[in-house]
Amino acid sequence: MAVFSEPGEYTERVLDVVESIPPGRVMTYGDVAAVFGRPGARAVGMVLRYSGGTVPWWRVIRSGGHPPAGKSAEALAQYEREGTPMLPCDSDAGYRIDYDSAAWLP
DNA sequence: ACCTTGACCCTAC
DNA sequence: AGTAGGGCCAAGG
Repeated sequence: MAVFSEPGEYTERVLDVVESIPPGRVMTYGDVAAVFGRPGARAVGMVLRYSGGTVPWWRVIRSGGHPPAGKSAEALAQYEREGTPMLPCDSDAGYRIDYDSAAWLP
């Protein structure tokens, strides 16, 4: 189990990007990783899981505008609090983020 | 150096 | 639209 104790350079890069995301904006794991030129969407998710209490992880979502796995309810509360553009009136997944307007590229 | 795990992504059925 | 499989990277043990 990859349980972190000492973050590496990769972790610092991810945290820097996530913290730089303004309120009301969201980025996909792949885009965040692409910012520092280190593909690895999975690795990005691990970093957020590690520092998920020190960075706005809810502003980082999966491709297509789907919220993080297992944290969809927690993220939903943040989106409404931050005023993140999203599409209500959804039925299957409960809600969907309006990535078309909330997408933020640094 | 090798194998396992993880809040992913893409393509195919 | 939902499910299944493979591939991507990083860090732990």
